[in-house]
Amino acid sequence: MLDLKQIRENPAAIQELLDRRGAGQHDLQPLIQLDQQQRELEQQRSQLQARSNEIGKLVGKKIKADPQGTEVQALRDEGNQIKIELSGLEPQEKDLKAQVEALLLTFPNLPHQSVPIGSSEEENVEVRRWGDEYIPQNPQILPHWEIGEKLGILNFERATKVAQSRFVTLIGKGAALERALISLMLDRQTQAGYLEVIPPFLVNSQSLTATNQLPKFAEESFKCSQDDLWLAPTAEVPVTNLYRDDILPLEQLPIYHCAYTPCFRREAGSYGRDTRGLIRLHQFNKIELVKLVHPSTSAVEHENLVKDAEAILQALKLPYRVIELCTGDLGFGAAKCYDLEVWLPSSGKYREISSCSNFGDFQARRGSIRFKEAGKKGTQFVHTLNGSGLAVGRTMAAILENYQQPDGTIQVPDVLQPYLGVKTLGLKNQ
RNA sequence: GGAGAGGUGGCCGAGUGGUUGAAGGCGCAGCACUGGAAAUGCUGUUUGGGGGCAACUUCAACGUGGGUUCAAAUCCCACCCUCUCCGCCA
Repeated sequence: MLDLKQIRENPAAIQELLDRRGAGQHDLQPLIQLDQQQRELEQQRSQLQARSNEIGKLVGKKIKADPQGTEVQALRDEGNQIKIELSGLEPQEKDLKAQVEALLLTFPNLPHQSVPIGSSEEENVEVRRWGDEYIPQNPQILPHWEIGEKLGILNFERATKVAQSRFVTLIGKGAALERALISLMLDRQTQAGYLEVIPPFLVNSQSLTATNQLPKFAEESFKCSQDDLWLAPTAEVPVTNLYRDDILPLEQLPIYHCAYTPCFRREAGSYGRDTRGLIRLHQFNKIELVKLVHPSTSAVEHENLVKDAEAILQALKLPYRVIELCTGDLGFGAAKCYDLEVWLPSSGKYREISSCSNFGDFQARRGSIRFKEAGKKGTQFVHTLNGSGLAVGRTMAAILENYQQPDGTIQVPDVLQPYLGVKTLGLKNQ
C-alpha cells in the first residue's frame, strides 16, 4: 500500500514513479479527491463529536446536583440535536474512508529509483550469467516430461484423473527426487541463517490482502467456498503474515525465514501456456525465503537474498542467469525484483525458477508490520523481501534435462546423491 | 456437531452506565540512593487518523459489526475467535 501522506505532499513525484510502470495506467487524481473530501468530513465530524463528549461529561456532573433541572434538559436536547447531525455525517465519512482504503489497495508499489525503465519483459536487463560450461551439448535431449514419463517417475494422466489438468503425480524415484531437492534446499538455507517454518497452507483473506494477492488477484487463488480460507499461492503469504499487526522490537530484526510449502495457483489467464510438463502447475512445491528487515538495510538484504537463491543452482551446477525486471514487468507489490532463470535445453531457453523481490514498506503497510526503536517515539514499517529458493518442480525439470545422458538415464547431481542414495536414474530405478 | 467458559494496554489482571485511555501488578525507560550493583523510592511508559512549523490539540479504539442512551469496556442483538468437556475422526 502506498503512503497517503506522501501522495498528498508529493502527488506529481508519486505519479511519475507510477507512470514508469506504464503511462496512464494508474491515475492518482480520483484518490486524491476522495481523500480530501474524507478529511473535510472528518474535521466536521470530530468537532461535533468533541462537543457531544463535552455534553456527556457535563450532564454527568449536573445530574447529581439536580436531576430534573432545566440545564440538564437543555444539554440533553443539544446532545440529541448533535446525534441527529452525526447520524448523517458519520455514515458518509465512513463510506468515503472505505472507498479511499479500497482504492489505495489497488495501486501497485512504486518502482525503486534504480529499476531500469521499460514497458515489457523485452526490456528486462541481464545482470549476470552463471554456468555456461555446464550447458549440455547433446542435441538429442528430450523435454523433461517425455523423459520423466519414459522413466516412469512422472505421470500426468493419472494426476488429471485424480484432479485436473496441470497436476502431476511423482512416482518412485521421482517422488524421492522431489523430496531430496526439498531437503537439500532447506538444509542449505537453514545453514545460510534462515529459520525454517512450516506454516499453515490455507490462509485467510486478511493475510492475502497484506501480501498483495487481494483484492486485485483473487481469481489467481483457489478459495474454499465454505470458509474465509484460500489455498496459499506461495509461502510468502503465511510466513510474512506470521508478523501481521506486530510491533517488533528493533533487536528482533532482521528476521530470516525459509519454508517449504506446496503452492496452489489457478493459473487463470494462462490457458495454452506451458501446458506440458512441470513448468506451470496448479500445485507445486517451493522453498520460500522471507526477510523482514530494517529499511536502511533492505537493498543489501535483497542482493544477499538473490545470492542465497543462486547458491542452490550453483550447488546443483545448473546453468542460469539473473535478470533484473524493468519497471513495466515488475510485479504489483515489488519495488525491485530479480528473476533467476534456469537453462532448459529442450526448449533452448532460460526459464524463471526464482523471483526475488524487495517490497520496501508496501506489504508492511498493508499488514501493519512495524518495529519500534527504543527511545524513539512512534513506529516504523519494516521492509519485507522474499524469493524462491527454489521452485522445486522447475528444478526437477532442469535436472531431468541438463543431466540427461545420451542413453536416456539421468545423472544425479553430486550434492543430491547423499539424499537420493543413487548416482543415476534409469529404468532399473522404477 | 452438542454443552459450558471467555475475549480489556507489551504481559498478567480489575472494572456492570457518568469526568476511565482504562485500578493494581509485572516488564521496560529515566531519576534518586550506592564506590558500583541489588533492594528501595519517585517519575514516565498503547496505537491509529485529523489539524498545526512546533509546543500542542482533537477524534477513534476494551474481539468485530449494529442498536439503546445526553453518556457504553459496562445494557441489547448478530457474528468471529479462543479454551474446557462430550461426540466423531486422521
